[in-house]
Amino acid sequence: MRIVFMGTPDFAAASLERLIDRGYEVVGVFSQPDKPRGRGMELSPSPVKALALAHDIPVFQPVKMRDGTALAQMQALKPDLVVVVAYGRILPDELLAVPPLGCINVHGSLLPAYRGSAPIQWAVLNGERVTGVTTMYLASEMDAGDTILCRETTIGEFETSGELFDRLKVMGAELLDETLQAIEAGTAPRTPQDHSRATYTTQLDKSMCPINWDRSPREIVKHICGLQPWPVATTELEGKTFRVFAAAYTDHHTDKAPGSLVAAGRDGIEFACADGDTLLVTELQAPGKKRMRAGDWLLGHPLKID
RNA sequence: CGCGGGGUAGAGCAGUCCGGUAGCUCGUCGGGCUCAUAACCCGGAGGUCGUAGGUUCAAAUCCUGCCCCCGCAA
Repeated sequence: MRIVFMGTPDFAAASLERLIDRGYEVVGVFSQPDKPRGRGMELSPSPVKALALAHDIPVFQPVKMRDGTALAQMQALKPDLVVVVAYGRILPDELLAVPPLGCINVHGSLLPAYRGSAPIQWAVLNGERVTGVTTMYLASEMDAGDTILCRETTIGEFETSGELFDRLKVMGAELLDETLQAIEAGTAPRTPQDHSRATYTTQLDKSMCPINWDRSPREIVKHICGLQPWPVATTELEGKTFRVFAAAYTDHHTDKAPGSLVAAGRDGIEFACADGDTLLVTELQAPGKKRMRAGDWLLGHPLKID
């Protein structure tokens, strides 16, 4: 079975790597064009491209999806099946129509929930206790195609999006393998989604970073965890914007207004939240500094508690 | 050459502008006090000030090259 793989970030590379390891016939890889990344803005290839090159698989990086170039490249590869994982582009219908066995996708949620571009982060942000990965056939509408297989997992109370990402990319790769085996065996289920239960996610951006201390401790913890590794929750301290990486629950109560400093010590910095509850910030990052335990930061920066 | 912040004791920082004895908090080691301690008191150890040169009577501090860390940008 000739397979063309389309993907870009680390999450997708995990699936591609599994296909290669399992000996699937990956005849070509599509990935987003190289972009300037990192300090120095050096042009660098995507994780998927780097992996493909390391295995001598032809790589295609069409800039536009609808000018015919991508279609011609895809047709020339004569794929039986196309696997799309976090490619980063909407594929036009004529491209979806190329492979006789269709185009399948690995998505980081239990569809029809969390359709869209940041399902994993939003599952954490919303405080979900269960999420998962789903394989499906691509349809014209985003993440709305018939599902094939899915697998659930519970989200840890303090699990960050990055940590969940790392787990789900492995689960996704395994589920993709199972899905492909089922397709080859002709036993793959095909279940239409209940579109009435669909929910949608938006991309994250820095405007959502500031912590809203009017919320409950758990909501704030989920905010902190959900925004890691990017764009990272923030809060103001001594007039500067600090990034907040970790916090712990307390059994303390306070009369102070949400956002007030309640205490600062070796274990961290305690803030007032909603309903008189407090939250202990245990790990933070000052501007220009590296991430550190809040107690360490306090050693060089005594805080006044009102 | 994309922009900016930073590298000083095990940890977190001050000192650098204006060159002149290496400083603070914590930890650590020893002693004391206490029913008790993440408490308090006394004492000690621990630093080629990222690195290589230069200027100077004298460099953490001024000048130049290089290395590393961080944020913006993605």
